[in-house]
Amino acid sequence: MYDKTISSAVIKRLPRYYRYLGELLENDVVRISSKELSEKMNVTASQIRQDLNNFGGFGQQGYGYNVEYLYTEIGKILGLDKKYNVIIIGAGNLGQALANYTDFERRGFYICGIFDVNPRLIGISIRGIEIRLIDELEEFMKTNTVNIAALTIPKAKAPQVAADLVSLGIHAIWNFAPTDLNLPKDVMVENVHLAESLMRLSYNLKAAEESGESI
Amino acid sequence: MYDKTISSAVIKRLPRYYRYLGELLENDVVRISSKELSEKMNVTASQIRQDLNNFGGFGQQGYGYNVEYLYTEIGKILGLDKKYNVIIIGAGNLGQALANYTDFERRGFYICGIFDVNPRLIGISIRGIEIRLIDELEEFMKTNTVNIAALTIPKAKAPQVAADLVSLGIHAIWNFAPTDLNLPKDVMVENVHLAESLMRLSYNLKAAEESGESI
DNA sequence: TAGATTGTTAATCGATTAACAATC
DNA sequence: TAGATTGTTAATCGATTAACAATC
Repeated sequence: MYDKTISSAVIKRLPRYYRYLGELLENDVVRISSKELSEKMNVTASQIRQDLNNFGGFGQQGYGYNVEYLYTEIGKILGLDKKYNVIIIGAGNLGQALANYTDFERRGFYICGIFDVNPRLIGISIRGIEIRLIDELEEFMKTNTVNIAALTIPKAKAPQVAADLVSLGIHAIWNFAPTDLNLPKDVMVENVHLAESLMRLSYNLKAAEESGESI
Repeated sequence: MYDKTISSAVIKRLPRYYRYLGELLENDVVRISSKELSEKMNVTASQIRQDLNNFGGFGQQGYGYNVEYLYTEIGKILGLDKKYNVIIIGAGNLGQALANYTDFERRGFYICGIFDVNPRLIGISIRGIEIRLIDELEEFMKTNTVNIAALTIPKAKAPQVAADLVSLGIHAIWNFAPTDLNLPKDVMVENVHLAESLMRLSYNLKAAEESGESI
């Protein structure tokens, strides 16, 4: 099947469409036009139509979009019609917080393993999932299907652990370590760099204060 | 002082420059050219020079950039030469994980308060910071300087709590709740939408699998 | 000085917005 | 049918890359 590559600008917006449509669905809204949605979301109607038409024609002239249908279709585009087994590497505060976050399951992401180097954490269970020693990872990967690995370990260890995961067959890494991972191009990496996010906030806070002063 | 507005594309890249320069500094690298840096970071040298020149000329022809100087200057641009007092609203797993994350202090972000609605959490201390009942927030805000509020509460409560924070004088919100906050434009909001990040990963995983099949 | 590399202008590329014919 | 709204092409805008004169 031929897929023209979709720009990452479009991909970044898809989950937000999905969220708004989910809320409309909860509120029993049956149909919505690109114009109405654009007003709710603070984007242009043109952009919504352009974005959607990268994937097909989901609307109907004169009517708009059926909310439930569009929600389902965007879900499929995002791969949310599948189940994913997720392991968490690093059972520190953040790793445990992710493991405790039940909302991911609603979207099809199931935590099936948590690993750490610290022997003291071994045996502790989070929502029924026992923390295992990292040494058991290889054996675990052989006997379980794992689709995604969340990396919540210190920066210094991240590149090596990521490379190990790839050699064990992982193709998707959700990286919380504050470093870039250079992996083969068939391995997808999604970064969550909290420190960088906080720096953008402080930049904007500072910039807003300065522009406020000058006027 | 007149500041032309810097595009958000540039702002997004600044923390990454800062990170790479910090690493160079740790490795005692004294100078670097835009070309060398571009190779390390996988961006064009042109983009680096364009980005930096939004803020001033930090380099020297024929020499390149002094690593320590550029690191410091980007830090200033990002507002990292200041100290920020941060409160965390929501002492669940994620809120506690943020409170435990000591690395933020290194950049000047100090957690000074943690609040929750759950009375059972009251009195628990995280790194010496006691969790307080949300009812105490107003009084706390009157007697303390707070620059940033991290919002780690459920989606349903986020808009109201955010509005309350703004009325108490907060101008910067680090929003982890999976919802958009519509606040006055002098209030800066930086979103961290983990579920959306995970959806982008599953999109890319799926897209990579499909393109792999077709070839 | 000669070589290197910046700062900056110009060219290109891609993404967003506008417009409108198609059509439900 | 008439009105509404899509899907899609064309126009605009902004961001990225290339080129090069300035200069250390």
